[in-house]
Amino acid sequence: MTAHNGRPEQGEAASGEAVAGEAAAARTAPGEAAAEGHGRPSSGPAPRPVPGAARDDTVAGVVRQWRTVHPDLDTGPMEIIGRVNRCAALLQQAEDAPLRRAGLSRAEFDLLGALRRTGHELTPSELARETFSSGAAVTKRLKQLTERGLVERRGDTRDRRVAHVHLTDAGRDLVDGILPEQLRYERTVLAGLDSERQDELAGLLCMLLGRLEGRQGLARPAR
Amino acid sequence: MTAHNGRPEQGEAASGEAVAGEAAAARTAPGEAAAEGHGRPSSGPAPRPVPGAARDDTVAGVVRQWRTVHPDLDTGPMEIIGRVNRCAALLQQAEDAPLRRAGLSRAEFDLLGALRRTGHELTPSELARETFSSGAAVTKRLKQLTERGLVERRGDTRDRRVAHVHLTDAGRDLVDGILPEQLRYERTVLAGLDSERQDELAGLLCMLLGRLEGRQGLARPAR
DNA sequence: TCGGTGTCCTTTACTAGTAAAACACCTGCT
DNA sequence: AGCAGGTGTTTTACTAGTAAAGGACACCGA
Repeated sequence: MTAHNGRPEQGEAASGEAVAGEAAAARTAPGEAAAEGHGRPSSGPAPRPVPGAARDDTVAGVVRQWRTVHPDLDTGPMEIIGRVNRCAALLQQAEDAPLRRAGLSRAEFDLLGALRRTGHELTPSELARETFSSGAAVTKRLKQLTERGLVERRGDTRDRRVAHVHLTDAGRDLVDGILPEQLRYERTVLAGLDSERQDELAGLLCMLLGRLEGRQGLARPAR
Repeated sequence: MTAHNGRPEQGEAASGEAVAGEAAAARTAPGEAAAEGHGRPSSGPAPRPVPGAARDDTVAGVVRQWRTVHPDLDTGPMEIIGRVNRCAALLQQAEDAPLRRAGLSRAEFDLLGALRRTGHELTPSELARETFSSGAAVTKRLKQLTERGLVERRGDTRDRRVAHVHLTDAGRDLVDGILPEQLRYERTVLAGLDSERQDELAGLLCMLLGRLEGRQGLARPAR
């Protein structure tokens, strides 16, 4: 809402991620830059994503720092998890720009998108599931989106606890209008990787995500 | 802070991500599950991360839905960006568990971690940079961490606007105590991928992150 | 030396999310 | 029928972040 100019804006990243601790924070901020001196040269054009060589990113710097302090620890996981988190943070920050131009937050777009792609009405709890957010959050968003005329709700005739939400024509048009723009932008972002590598990356992420989503298996960490 | 029981808690993901719109939200929530019917079987054990084949994750389902509704759009970017976001959300949710056991939020740990890995004092603004958060957020966190005796501050003698923050012994011990546990947990999470694939993934993410961090280059989306 | 300008940090006002309690309603059991 | 218990949704109270304004201070140039 504030920085809808799309520019990363230097140090005010909305949500950091991070390698600071090395895990990853999708919502807050990590700390991973300042690896070398402390604080990048700032003027240097930053290593180019030379197709082929994996260049030096902020995560690499952070990992280096940790290795110096704790040479005995295997910092391997940071290289993946830190990067996933950092990528997510930057993507979010940058990606939201096209949405904001349309006056939507990502969360709102996700909700509308869920309705659009399923093609049918959804109840608030289904939306919460689809959208990976709490029911309370869905309630709030629905309120706003309804006021803006993008969705409508009707009560279930059988079970009066239940509501059914559907897109209005305006809502559908909005989603359909934004989506191609979003995809176009995303292609730009991914352009640093050739299409073969993109497939590779998608496949690997799919495996990782599969593991993460396999509810059990990760629930209880080290413990 | 609230759910320090570590259990992912089903549908109350802290920050969703997502493929709903397809971009990715590190802070809110997306919508990508419910691809097939709508809403996963819920009882089904969810596809196992069979080592080798890229299984079917929630993102794949969402992408399928979009392709059905908009067969003309190239949904390729979603396969990567959606997964990055979703992974970040799940990692965060799960990973925070070990931290919470220690009574820290990720943001707090990131801050402490930045101090620990750089090995020297940092000013609040340096911490903000390291941590990818706003100065105001750092101020708040420092206040809390100081009260808890994990960090201390001293004023700069030359420039009285500046403060220097350093870890107390307790702070350092806390970080050093948590870090190995975090890494151990992360290795568990990544165990689904053999080490060769992990290297591959780290390399690809590094390229992507490089592109994202190369400030210019992505600033102006499609536009 | 003194004012303008910029920097560092904090404060203020506000937003968007969560967890848990509260509601309203269904459903199955007795 | 009537109630116990469960489910779908909303409400409440609160948290943690942001942006922007504010205060203190340094530094430069006249």
